[in-house]
Amino acid sequence: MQNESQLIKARKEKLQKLIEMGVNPYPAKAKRTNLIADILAESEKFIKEEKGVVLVGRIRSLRKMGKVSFFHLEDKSGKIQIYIRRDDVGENNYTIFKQCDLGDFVNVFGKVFYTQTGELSIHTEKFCFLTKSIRPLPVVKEIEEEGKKVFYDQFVDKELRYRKRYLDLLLNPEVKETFITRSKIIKMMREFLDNKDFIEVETPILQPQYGGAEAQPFITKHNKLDMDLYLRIADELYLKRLIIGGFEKVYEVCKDFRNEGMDRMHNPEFTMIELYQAYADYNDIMNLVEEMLTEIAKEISGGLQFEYDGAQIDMTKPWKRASIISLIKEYANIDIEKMTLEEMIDFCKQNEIELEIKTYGKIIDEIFKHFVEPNLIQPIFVTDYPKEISPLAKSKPDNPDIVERFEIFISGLEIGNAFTELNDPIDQRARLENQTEKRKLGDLSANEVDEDFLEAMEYGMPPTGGLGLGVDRIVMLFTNSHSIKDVIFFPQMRSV
RNA sequence: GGGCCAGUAACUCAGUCGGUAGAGUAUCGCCCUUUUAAGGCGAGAGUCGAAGGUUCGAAUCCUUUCUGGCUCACCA
Repeated sequence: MQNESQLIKARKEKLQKLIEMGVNPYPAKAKRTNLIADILAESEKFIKEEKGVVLVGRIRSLRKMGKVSFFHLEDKSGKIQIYIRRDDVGENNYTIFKQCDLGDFVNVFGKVFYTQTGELSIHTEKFCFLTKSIRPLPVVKEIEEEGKKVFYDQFVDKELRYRKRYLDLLLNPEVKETFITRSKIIKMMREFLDNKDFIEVETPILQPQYGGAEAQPFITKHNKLDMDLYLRIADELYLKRLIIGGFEKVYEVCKDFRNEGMDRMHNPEFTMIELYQAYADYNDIMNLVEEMLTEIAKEISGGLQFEYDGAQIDMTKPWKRASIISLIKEYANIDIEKMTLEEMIDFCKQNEIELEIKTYGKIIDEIFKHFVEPNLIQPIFVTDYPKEISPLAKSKPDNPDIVERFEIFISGLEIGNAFTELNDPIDQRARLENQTEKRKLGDLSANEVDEDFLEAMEYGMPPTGGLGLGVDRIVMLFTNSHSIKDVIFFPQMRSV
């Protein structure tokens, strides 16, 4: 792009001029005595003591005049105005300063004072380059009007924001806040679980056989071993091996990979927290996750009420708990338990619900998605799913077709999935073999039988409750983000 | 995969009925010693996402295509 090189050329010329003047534009060392926030917080003290301060940061606005200039310096803690006068720093140094552009990193030595217009500033005594930038940042101007920040020419192109996240972070301050919140949430989850004597573990991302969820995997290859490996779609089967191995409470913060569609709720790689607790069932897990998420809400949102996507969410305990069948009764006005398969298929036809697979479990799932899911705004545990769509969960004692499983929905987002884990090796083998049958019939999301996992279970797995939480979606909820792309630094994009 | 919308200067955007492209900011030059979307004067900067077509002539009309957004469906 010729025009771009025109802008870059101008900066490279300045760089050259600095070198000719004997200035190192990329020195190895920087000095700093204070964070900018320190000065903003205790400005009066700094002014009174007339103590020199040394600041580092990046030039974020620049007003050059003939013999005096102003710019704003930004470090991680904040922004402050810098005042620099030719007669204070000398002709030569002022010429050096004039080679500055927006985006350069500089070292400023000076004293704190107020300008005539009343803005706290640094009166520069000495000035050094730390990094000369040769590519111009997009121009965004910012002013404060009645206490509110108003932006001009804001950097809004979503594609550029996702592809060049470093620019998005620099130019849209709320983006940084979102990711700081993300970090806090994950930290709190770890602390919460650590305090309950869970231990954090790591299990393979590269797996010879994938499982633990219904999804298509990414396939890769180990050259020396000459074998195909899969990027994990879930951690479940390995974490259960650890329970078999004697750990009683384990969790993993895990990147999982699913080779399927992308939309505002799905990114090919995403973050889950999976946890397993021996001698617990799905009721215990419900209590655990309810406590964890309400604690996070208190900390992050400052209370149990907050807004998401235009709706007021109230996380006050206890959350509603209702079986999928009772919810269908409530919202679709039908009693699944008293209907035959034929009647259910008819019902779907009447309501224009398309069925690809006409089995009991699948139909219940479809009716639920159509009638119930859109109504689930407030936090709710949807419980007791059909066995057919839950091959790793234990059946209810009173109904072999229903399993002890729940999903958490908040504001229509499915943010968690949990069950009382199936620990009967004979039943587990039958269910996994049934999956293989489905796969042979063309269901690419169904898994192959993991013989090693079954063998492990044959040695004995204690009764266990397990949970998978969609971390990205939880972050979306607490940061009022509409798309998963807004809570992942570098979301997957097509190559250009 | 379907529907709708968008893509024009580094950024944000105009561009009428088809007549070979504009503004603000940014950049460059000059002036400017407390400015703050600094200001004044002047200058340069574009493969109009890409390809093909219609036309004397296309940013504009048609077709195809790429990228992104929103949304519906599906998977999770």
